Amino acid sequence: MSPHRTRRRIPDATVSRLPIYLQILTSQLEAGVSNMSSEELAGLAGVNAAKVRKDLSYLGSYGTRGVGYEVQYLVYQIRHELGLEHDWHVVIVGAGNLGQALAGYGGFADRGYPVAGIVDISPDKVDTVVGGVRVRPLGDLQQIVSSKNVSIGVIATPGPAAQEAADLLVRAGVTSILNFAPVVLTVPLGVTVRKVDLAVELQILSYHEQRRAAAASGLRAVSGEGGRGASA
Amino acid sequence: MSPHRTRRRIPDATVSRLPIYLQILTSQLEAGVSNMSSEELAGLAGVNAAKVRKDLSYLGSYGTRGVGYEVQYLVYQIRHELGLEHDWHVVIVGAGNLGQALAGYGGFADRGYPVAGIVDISPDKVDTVVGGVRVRPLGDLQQIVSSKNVSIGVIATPGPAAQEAADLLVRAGVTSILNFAPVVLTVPLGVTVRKVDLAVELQILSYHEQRRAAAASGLRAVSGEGGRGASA
DNA sequence: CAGGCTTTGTGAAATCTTGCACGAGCGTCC
DNA sequence: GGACGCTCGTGCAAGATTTCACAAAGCCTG
Repeated sequence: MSPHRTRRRIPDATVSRLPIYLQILTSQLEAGVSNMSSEELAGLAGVNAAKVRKDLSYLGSYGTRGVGYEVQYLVYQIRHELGLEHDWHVVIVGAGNLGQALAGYGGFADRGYPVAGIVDISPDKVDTVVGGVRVRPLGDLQQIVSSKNVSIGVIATPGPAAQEAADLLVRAGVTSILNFAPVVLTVPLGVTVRKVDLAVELQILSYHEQRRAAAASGLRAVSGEGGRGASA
Repeated sequence: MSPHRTRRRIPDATVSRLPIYLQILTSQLEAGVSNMSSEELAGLAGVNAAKVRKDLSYLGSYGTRGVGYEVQYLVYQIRHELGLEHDWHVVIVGAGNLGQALAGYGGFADRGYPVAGIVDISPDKVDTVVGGVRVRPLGDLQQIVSSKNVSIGVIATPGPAAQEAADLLVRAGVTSILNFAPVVLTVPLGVTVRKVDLAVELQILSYHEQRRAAAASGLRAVSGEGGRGASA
């Protein structure tokens, strides 16, 4: 049995906040902060302090009453929980504008997600080099996944090609997919998909803008904010 | 008074799904489909049919019992509700790897968000051209925002510069921000911020991977999936 | 070592979201 | 024109998430 067996199931909402806490804690650690209260952490994360405490309590009781949390230890615990103790290689499908940016974007490798490979269907793209990685033909996908033990795939193809890309990734053995294409993917049970769609994000913003505009013209403004704005 | 006054307040969860429905409906429309039931739409969106109906009911009663929804009209209504009847110019702050990719990524303008300008603090970047747009100095921000009536700003700076970028955007009059930097922004009330953080997405995926691995080694697998996988 | 101050951890209430179940409306076919 | 079949719209219950509120616990001071 592994040392810390995954405890109770952590709620999805909490899982999606842990990376935020981790990022804040890490930067505070670098700034020399060794201890933080739930209140401080909450302030920086833009959430309620009780929520922070409850979230952290799912990891176990790692705080000290009257004092707060030891930043370093908390970082360790969150990293452990998120499975960040080792790197996760990712493979990118699609070497267009977006794929190239992702491969070239240092943020991937820096944060523990080195690019194991990038593949593209077009012969024009194959063998060009982006972000220090050579683009390889689609057929190499299986081999990349197997040899580097890749479990995360990133889809950066145009929409129409995305489902096919997903099928290939799944067949190659990938069990988590980050999808940038503006389509909803169908995958077998047991495969996790997360979708990032820039247009969706912008549309949500314009909804709020539109609403503000409507409110300004006659209707009294509803001051409570739907988005995630933190007050100054 | 505008023709269709914004009705009741639409729940956040629904707002975040409307763009998905819109995308599906649009593509179905192009494929020649003129009518859809909530069941069909739900299937393509990977959600429950009742949820689709409830979501759509916030827009008003635009379905026909026994028949379904007229795709074209629904597209119109959703676009209206999201404020997509006119383009929203966006301004990008930061012309690094990510900023360039965003500017070059056709997906912006295509979907109704033309890039009004891109600014960068570094003189090296200024006057280079990315995605058909010339990079301009930070000082031009105010003028870009005013002249094109921009209300959405995109932050594509490194983390440490993001808060400053946000302050500048707010001061220039922007009221919605899409933040790609891995930091939590502090903005005045009334400004909406959405954050897109690739590392966060990947970390959520690795949490699931890590959990799968833990489950595989001894514990019986919990087959219910935390992510957003749709069954095949 | 007792008292006071601080901050955690967590029940319980409040709120938001989802899913079910079913009445009501619409079109179609005798 | 009535019966039938389909699908919407929605009240309501179940579930998830957030927030409150407070007892338990640790540290510090005198």
